[in-house]
Amino acid sequence: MKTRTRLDHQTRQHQIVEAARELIATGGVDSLTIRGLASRVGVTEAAIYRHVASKEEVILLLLQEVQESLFQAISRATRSDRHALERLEHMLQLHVSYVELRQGISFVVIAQAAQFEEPRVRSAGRRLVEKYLSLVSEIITQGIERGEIDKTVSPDAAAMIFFGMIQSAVTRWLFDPSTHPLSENAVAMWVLFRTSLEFSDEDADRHLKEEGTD
Amino acid sequence: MKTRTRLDHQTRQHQIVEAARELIATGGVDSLTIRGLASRVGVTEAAIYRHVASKEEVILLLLQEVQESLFQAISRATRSDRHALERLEHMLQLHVSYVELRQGISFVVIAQAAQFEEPRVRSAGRRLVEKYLSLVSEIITQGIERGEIDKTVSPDAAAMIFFGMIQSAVTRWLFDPSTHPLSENAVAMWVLFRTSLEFSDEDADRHLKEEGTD
DNA sequence: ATTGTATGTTAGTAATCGCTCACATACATC
DNA sequence: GATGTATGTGAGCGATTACTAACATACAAT
Repeated sequence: MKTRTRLDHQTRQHQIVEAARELIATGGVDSLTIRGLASRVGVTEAAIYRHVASKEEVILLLLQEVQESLFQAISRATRSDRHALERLEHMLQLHVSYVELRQGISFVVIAQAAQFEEPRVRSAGRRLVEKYLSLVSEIITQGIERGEIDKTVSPDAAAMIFFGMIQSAVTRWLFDPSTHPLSENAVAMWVLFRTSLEFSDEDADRHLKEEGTD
Repeated sequence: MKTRTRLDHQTRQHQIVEAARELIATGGVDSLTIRGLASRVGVTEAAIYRHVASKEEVILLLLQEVQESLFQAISRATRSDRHALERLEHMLQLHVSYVELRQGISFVVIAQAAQFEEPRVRSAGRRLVEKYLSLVSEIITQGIERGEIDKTVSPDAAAMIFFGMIQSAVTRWLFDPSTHPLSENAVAMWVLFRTSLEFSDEDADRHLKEEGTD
């Protein structure tokens, strides 16, 4: 069956990308080599090239996989119709869980893509970051429209702070996971940051009353 | 003169570290090679090893140099006795200028050190991050003591958000410097973040009155 | 003048890198 | 059974890596 062989090809390719992820997670980007991939998949180096054109393609596929899996992981938080602040908090939790599960691969891959000269790798990394920022920014914009977030908040700036919170937490966590638990640090930052999104007290009172009359 | 030759040695070593910085700045960490260093300094590869024991030492020296120059750059903001929020804002500006001047080398080097397995490189990177966070945290703690910052703020969490703001801005800037100017994004984030450090309105009023009576 | 040290060179090492080629094998289709 | 395609192997390519040994030279101290 052609379909089966085609599927096998995709499976092998997925195995390779998975192996790439594991290699980077355990030994950093420098340990991503064709030899290492072959050894992990259980074939020879030449066989790797049956499913992948070059090492660059492996990196591009990995970036794509990271993007898909990350947005898959946080999608539960975004598509709810709850309060914007709850959605953001949920999103942060899901993102933190994702980072722990995947051992910070997203951070490492993005940092690496940023210093690549190859334009396709660069723009793949750029698109990943921009897409993430747009998602957060959109939630905040919606929150403002619904009167759940202070309207003086710049959605773009808030999204960048949100993204930066994760970068900051992951950086520390990568250096010393035991003393810098991801979720605890993330929660502590969120508790602080959300105060800059909320209404000041008088506005909040006014908003509560408005809600009550609706 | 022994002193002169010793000085020359240090000068050469400094040239090498400078060359390492430039290599990474233009081509990413992968373009940091002994060949590249030799070519940039204007000597042969073997001569590099007269002033440096290994490539690892180059990285360690670079980390050290980044730490020294960064703290040198932001020191003007820290040792002033102005309002804590002003000091933080000034520090952010100085840090941003530093990143622009050094082409984001600190971000790249830290991200790279985080995925090294070599313990000395790892801990050098870790110490750099922790020292920076302590500095910010201390300013905030002082600000709380002086009644300039809301006492419910967690200094550690605030420091991490501060650090994350820079990481976030630099990440975007590395991908596309023209469309994501560092200082503009940093200022936009700061305007938002500082609201979570400030007193709520009533407290601020109360504090102002207290200040007046002092 | 001699000696020692710092600093450079040329030439090379073994290891690893990404990648390719000629060839084998399994298997679906005809 | 013949054919074509997908997928594998072994061997090896040229390039690059970090690093070293043997040797040269400049120069300060004695």
